[in-house]
Amino acid sequence: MKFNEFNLSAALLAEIEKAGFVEASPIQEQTIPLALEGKDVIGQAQTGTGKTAAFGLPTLEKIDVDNTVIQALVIAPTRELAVQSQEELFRFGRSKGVKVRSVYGGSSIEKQIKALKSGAHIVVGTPGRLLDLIKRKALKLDHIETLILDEADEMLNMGFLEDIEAIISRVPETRQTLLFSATMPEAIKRIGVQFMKEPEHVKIAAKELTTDLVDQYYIRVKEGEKFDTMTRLMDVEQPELAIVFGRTKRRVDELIRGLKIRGFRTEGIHGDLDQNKRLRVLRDFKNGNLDVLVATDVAARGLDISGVTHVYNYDIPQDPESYVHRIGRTGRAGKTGQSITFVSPNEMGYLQIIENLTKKRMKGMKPATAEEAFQAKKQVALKKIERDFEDEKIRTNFEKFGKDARKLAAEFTPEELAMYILSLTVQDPDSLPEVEIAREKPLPFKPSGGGFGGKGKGGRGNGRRGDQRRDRNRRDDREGGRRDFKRKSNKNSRDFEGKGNKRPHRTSNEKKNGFVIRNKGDK
DNA sequence: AAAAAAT
Repeated sequence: MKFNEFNLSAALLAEIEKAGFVEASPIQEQTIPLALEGKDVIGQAQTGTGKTAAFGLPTLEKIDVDNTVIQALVIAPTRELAVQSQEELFRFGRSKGVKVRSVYGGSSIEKQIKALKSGAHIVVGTPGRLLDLIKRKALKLDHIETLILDEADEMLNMGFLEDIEAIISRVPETRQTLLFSATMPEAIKRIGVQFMKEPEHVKIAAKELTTDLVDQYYIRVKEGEKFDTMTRLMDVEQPELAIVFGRTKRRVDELIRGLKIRGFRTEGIHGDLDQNKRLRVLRDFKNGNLDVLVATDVAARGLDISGVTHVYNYDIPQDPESYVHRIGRTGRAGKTGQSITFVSPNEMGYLQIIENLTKKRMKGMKPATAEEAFQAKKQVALKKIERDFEDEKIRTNFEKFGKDARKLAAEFTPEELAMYILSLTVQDPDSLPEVEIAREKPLPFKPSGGGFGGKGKGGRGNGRRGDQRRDRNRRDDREGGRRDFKRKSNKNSRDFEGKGNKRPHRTSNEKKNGFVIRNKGDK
């Protein structure tokens, strides 16, 4: 079904078209007509299926812009999600002139109060700040006609039930209520019974929790080797946009530091960072000013960042649900993605638990060697330099290195210049700066039970399947994971995890990079 | 045992 087949006004359709939306997603197709009729709807669908538009468009349709009172309220679990929904609602409602404000903790409440006073039709907020504003009488809910609970299961997990009940009790009962949730635990059903009127339950068959658009891999690696393993892989795969998930806030800080040392453009998001920083980082990541976003599970759910090609689970998520959400940050909007989960030997039971939930096997991936990573980086640098030559940017690059560009350009051929720059920009694996990542407490041992494999039969952690695993780790399993820089010969293919992959020691810079810089006259 | 969310 197409968007223009819905009974939506021209102003909204214009913005939908501008955004390039044509075909409605299943959840949109089912929810929008019901919501437009004024029915209460419980929408159950996995993230990334277009839930915001599903509740947003009917809500925007109903707004009377000439009446500057708050007519719709959206409650969201995290601050970033609140901002994201606000932006999307604003975008679609722009031509119509709908004012959408977001309110959340961690940033100036006065500013938010001022913004509300300057007029709002729709308010999107996180529970704590909404309640705060209500208590201060800065948020009037008595003209609310549509109430939306986004990611309801997540809000309940976070212990927001009481807050949500308190907020709902301030909203007129004549309202329409829309509730969205990826799962339908009892507590959510109770909310449906308690706070909604004969809700229509729209369930998008979540046969699969994860999409086949995401290639799921795991790498078995010792804790102490995780960081190098990951950065090597990143060097080899050259992700356009990657998210690295860590288990704790401290861990995220460590990873940011380490990745910066290794030359990645990276920043992070977690709950201890101030909110402006969090939003700035997210914006920079969306704009492409950062290549790698490091985050705790605060960023696991719902964030819609287009173009994320890789999700690295530096730490295996302890909550299997969280795995599903994390890897859902890629493989969005029809694009493919890849996820790599690093698993230490004593965590293999968790891998099993996750696979039991997703009903999918992760493919084993062989770690890249330092040499492969180095070669890959070299290729990339070379390409960049070739491009720079074409763009005549090479001169500026030289100046950055404090060289007399004109003089050098006169002395060297373009190819030689490229190689020279290469030796300055690509670091030999032997000379990579050491990075120490502080150890985290190991995850609590998860016993088998409740139908989960744990370390029991079928688990991959018990070593019985070692030979099979080795097979699975062979190159065929890695298709798509690597680009053109696959090793050329097979003779070392069993070297991973073992000795024998040490590069021979080299001394001079030129030799290290496999290039020798010569003057034009030489031969 | 961790993270998120009001100050």
